[in-house]
Amino acid sequence: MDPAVVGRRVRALREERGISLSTLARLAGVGKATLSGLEHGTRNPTLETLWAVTAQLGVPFTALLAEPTAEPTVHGTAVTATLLEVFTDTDATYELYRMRVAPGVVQLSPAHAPGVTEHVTVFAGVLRAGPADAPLTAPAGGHLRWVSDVPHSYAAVGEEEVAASLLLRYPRH
Amino acid sequence: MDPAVVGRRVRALREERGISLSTLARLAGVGKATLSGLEHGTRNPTLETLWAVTAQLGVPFTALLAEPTAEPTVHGTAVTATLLEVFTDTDATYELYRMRVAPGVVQLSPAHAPGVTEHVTVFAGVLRAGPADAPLTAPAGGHLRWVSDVPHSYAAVGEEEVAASLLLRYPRH
DNA sequence: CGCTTCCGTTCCGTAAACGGAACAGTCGGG
DNA sequence: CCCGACTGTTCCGTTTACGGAACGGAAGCG
Repeated sequence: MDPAVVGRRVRALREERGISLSTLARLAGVGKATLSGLEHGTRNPTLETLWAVTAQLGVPFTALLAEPTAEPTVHGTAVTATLLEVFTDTDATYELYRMRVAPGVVQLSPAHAPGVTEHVTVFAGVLRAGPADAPLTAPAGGHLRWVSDVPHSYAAVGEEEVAASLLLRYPRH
Repeated sequence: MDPAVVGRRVRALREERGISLSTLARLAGVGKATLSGLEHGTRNPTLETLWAVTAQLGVPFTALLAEPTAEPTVHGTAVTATLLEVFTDTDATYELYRMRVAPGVVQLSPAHAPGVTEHVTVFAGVLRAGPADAPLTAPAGGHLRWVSDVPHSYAAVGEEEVAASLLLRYPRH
């Protein structure tokens, strides 16, 4: 993650709107020096600065972050998972991932904290996953669910890469 | 956007993973004072700091920030759905939504094209949904699936708002 | 040509974010 | 008990991001 990438993004967004550095700085309530340095990537902006600028540009924070950065949490050799959303309610915290499982490799994951459950909906391919000693199998459209406080495994069945959504549920303790 | 919100999220994500402040600080290469202040919302972290921490937690920045308003969202009488992702493979096109269903109202949706299926994973609340003449029910953690080429309905059971993920599968014709 | 009014960059004193060290509190063993 | 290893917070000197002011350049106009 390069601050220069963020800077280029800000400058592009500003120029799309046809407003000058000076006016954006004034509207966002930051110094021109700050904005200049931000766009050049020569500063390391604070959350407050970034928020002031993005709010004025009318874009979500994510617009500043290059795609590759938003990219995968690599669990390991077979599985790549991208976090789509974190969701908290009174009982638990949920993390929704989009998951891909490459064929030909079995991946083992260590146990999570007690009470954590995983829910998988398979989009494409055939997935074998679950507790390492008793994995379950689901074809495209299928759904798997297990308690993940024991070591567990993921594997694609056959030659096709598996695409799925993975929901991790962390109970509030 | 409140820095305290970001702080609480970081702390929640860290505790979900069961690692201490000290070790996360060491792994992320930031000072313990920095991380402590960040989690308390008493500091105004720099991009560099945020990136070091989120990278170590394995989450994109998105996870730290309140819902950006730029995503396509569909509102109905009871259902609010946000499109998270669209992807296509050889057999079908998929749309993944995050869905909220307000209590007290039943929402009817017209039939989709033949062969379209819906897959719902419930995060919170109890959902009754499916073909209008034979809806299915699922509690938090449950999963529903139906062929949606007939009119279908969505409703929250009880007083609690339902949160769920909705996968629409459109077969290639 | 001056003069004005913008543009974006650079300079600079101040405020604050940074990491290291010192701190009190807690847990588990000998 | 005492000890060591750990937790998270606070203190503090150094580094640096901050905004205001000064700067050089480029137009537009008389």
